[in-house]
Amino acid sequence: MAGGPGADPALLLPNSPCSVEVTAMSADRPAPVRVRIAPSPTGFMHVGTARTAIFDWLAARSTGGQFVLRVEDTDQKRFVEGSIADVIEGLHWLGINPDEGPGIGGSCGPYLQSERLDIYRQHTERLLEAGHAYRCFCPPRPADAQPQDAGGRRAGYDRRCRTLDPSEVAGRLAAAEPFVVRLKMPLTGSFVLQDLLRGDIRFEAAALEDTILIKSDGYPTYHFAVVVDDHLMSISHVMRGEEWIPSSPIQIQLYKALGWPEPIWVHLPLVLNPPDPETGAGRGKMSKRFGDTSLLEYRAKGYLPEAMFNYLALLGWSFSGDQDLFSPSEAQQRFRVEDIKPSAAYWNQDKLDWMNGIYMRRLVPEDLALRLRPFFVDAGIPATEADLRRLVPLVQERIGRLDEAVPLLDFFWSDEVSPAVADLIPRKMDAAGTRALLAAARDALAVLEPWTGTAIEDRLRVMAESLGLKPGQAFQPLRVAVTGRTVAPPLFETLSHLERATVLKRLDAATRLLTAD
RNA sequence: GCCCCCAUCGUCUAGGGGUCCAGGACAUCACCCUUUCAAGGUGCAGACCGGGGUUCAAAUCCCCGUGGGGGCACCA
Repeated sequence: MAGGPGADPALLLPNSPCSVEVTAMSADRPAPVRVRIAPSPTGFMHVGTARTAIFDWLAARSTGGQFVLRVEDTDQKRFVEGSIADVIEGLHWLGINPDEGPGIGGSCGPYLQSERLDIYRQHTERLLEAGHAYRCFCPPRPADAQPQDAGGRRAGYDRRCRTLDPSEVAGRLAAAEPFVVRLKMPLTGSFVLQDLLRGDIRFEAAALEDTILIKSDGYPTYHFAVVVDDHLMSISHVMRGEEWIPSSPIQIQLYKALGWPEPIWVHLPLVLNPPDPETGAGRGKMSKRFGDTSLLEYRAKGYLPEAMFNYLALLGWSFSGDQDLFSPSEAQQRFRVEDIKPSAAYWNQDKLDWMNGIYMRRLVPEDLALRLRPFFVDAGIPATEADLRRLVPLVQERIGRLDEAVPLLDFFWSDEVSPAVADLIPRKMDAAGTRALLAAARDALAVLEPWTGTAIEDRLRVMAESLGLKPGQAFQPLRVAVTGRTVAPPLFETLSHLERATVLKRLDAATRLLTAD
């Protein structure tokens, strides 16, 4: 952090939000929305997080607001190296770069919560002094050892330290006893969460616990850090998954205790695993068990960021009644936070695949070639950009993902192919007949000029007719002989992109295979 | 167990009291095209969870039920 002592305004004025420049786009547009995506660095970026980020970005961009990245790294034990980079890269891949964040800068930093410990400490002091929070010396209750009553119900913390005598607290503090700081929740009354998408949600205070604000290691819990930071960072809309609804009263109480205005709450619908195809039953939040959940895993599997953005944006929002395909800038034009649907959505892999295919077919061949190359390199195939540019037309409309081009084209770089004899011989034909066909094709192609797709087609069709063979019968053996596969790009163009010598060589090899039989 | 959220075709959704015997998209199925595989074209089928209200009128508003989901840690 640059600057001399006291240079950080957030430290000087820990109670005031940082000043951000906010300019409405125009009078008839909604006020600028300032949002943050707040992932915890405990693994790879989840597609659900990506979807939230897209909504954030759309909300900010459509109103002239800002999109902030803040890393919630308050659990030292769960920190996973590389996960922050994964998030930043994921956002970049989708084309939704944050305006502020770690490594990006901004006037409301630091953007790593682990670097904001002093700030949390100061606000903890305020709460303690005002009697809104208290120190608790009770031993921790691990998640797997929750006390339960006879009915199997969980018993919450009994608040025994809430009424500790000040002198006792001083004594135990002096004895260096470990402690946590807990929030004093009201014992009666109720809370109302005003959610932009769901209306008012009421909670009875009696059912709520005195949540921990500061852990015994001195780090804040999510509930505390999120409130402090959202306020100090001038976040206008807290957009997050609906799994946070039940714990919202804690944060509402915190806003009250700290004397701060609440942000606008927006609880987004969850992304769910696809339902069981047999029973139709739901299977919970999107998880690794039923498909990839890591955003960048989709990149690795050959999905296009354009498709991913489009698909994800459609999970809980719709562009219009009759249009599913749109660009990020088109989405910006129409996006309104309050149009997000509150109900959870099942992941629809088929639709993503379809959409990816659409976006791939829309690319200009040069662009597709560019994107294809890494997949060939990864497969150990020395395909050049020029190679791919030439071959792309053969595969562009028959692949759904970038990686699918590799098995469709790899024979172009093979010395020889190894077809299966059974694949070589078409239905209603025998080995002898197939040999005759291969020989006829060889003779025809050996002297053909020019070596072009249409010339090859014309010649081979004449050949097929003279042998009395249907196209399917005549061409499939040639395809298998030359490509080694039963599924391949269209035959004539494929042949024209191979050296004539290579074609003849492979026809000969196939003939030998049939003879040896 | 307690608390909370949600509810239109299998899925994503449009629709916000009459214009809806509910529109679009994916998937499915059929047909067309066709040298394999695709892509493309055409078409069929397919939904307002149930029950009560409110209203002249309800997919749209209210209540209950049911179903699905989420939460109940010194994790976020």
